[in-house]
Amino acid sequence: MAASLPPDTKPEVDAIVETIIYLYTESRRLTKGLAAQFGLTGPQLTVIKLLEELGDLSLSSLSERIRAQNSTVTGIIDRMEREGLVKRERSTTDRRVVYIRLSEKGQKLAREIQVEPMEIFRSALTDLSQSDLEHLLRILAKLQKRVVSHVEGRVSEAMGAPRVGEEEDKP
Amino acid sequence: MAASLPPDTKPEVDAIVETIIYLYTESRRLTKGLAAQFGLTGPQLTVIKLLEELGDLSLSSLSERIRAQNSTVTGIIDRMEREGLVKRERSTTDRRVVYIRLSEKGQKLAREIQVEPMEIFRSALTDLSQSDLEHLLRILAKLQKRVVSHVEGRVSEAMGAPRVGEEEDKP
DNA sequence: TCCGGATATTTCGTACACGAAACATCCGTG
DNA sequence: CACGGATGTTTCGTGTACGAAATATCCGGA
Repeated sequence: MAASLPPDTKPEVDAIVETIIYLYTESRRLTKGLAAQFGLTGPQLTVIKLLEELGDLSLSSLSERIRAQNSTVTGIIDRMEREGLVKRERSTTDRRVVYIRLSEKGQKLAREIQVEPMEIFRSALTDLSQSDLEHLLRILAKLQKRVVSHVEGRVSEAMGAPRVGEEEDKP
Repeated sequence: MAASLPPDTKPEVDAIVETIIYLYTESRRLTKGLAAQFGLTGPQLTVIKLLEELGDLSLSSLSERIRAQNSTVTGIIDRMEREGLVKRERSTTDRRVVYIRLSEKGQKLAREIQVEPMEIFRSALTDLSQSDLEHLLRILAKLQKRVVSHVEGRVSEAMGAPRVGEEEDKP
């Protein structure tokens, strides 16, 4: 069972967790609001800008990009297709894969919306000093590494296949 | 309309956004996995630990705590009540409010689960050096302040009530 | 006291979001 | 060629998540 972590948490830790949650949820909220001005939802805006930038994508690569399950993206594309924003095109070389392509309407909308998803987040970040940026990235990377190794530990444990030599991150 | 941000984004910015998204989604995923071991969902686990810590809460204060809309929490509580984890109790002093109370079963479960939500996140954070912690918090706070003022600007703009002296964030 | 605005909760409709199972297709090996 | 495992997509069931409207109750004046 997961070790019980005594609640002697440093105040900074709570504040940091709070802040990260705030930043993340606020970015999503803002993207959503922006999208709504064009009759879109948040994920739909993300998909449109992604397709505009990268061209046609298979459903799986789309799900990878937006970090969602295939089944989730199927639904998003269903609704976008219903609205005439995208079209599904079966690949001729591999008839399992489906390419998602912007329709005329979708392309027009994409050009109209001059904003990246997570834009506010990004623009706030670019205002930081270079040294702050680098410092922030360094610390976050350290944090991520810790979480990743924690996760991998859990996974292998759950699978009964303890892997060795997986790079421990000792400070 | 939102200013069009040219895509000359610094590489650090992308990496930071990526990392924060990773940390947030991973924490949620882990909470969810942990909850599943006890037949709960992520939000349900959060609610149970919250009620254990704070005692009975009205539905609104519960929604504030977990940063969700009342209508969302209504659904969560509906399902938890169906499972016999919590009970609804109408307040006698103000008959509009409903208090949510852990049942016997809910209390037992809460004691059984020795982990805070977002625990992995927190434990990774507590491993950072104190100076890293402080630095991280300082930078994130700066970031949050920028986003907050941006949001407030948007809101007043949308409401046709342009407020002045609200700190414009021009680079 | 009576009423209109404020506050607390629920209902309703829509859109994610996920995992498991179904389904179709591909591909390597015998 | 056949077939069994791998891969890509969809279907299905459940659980958030939100905003707008409905409902119930409270409260401060006229």
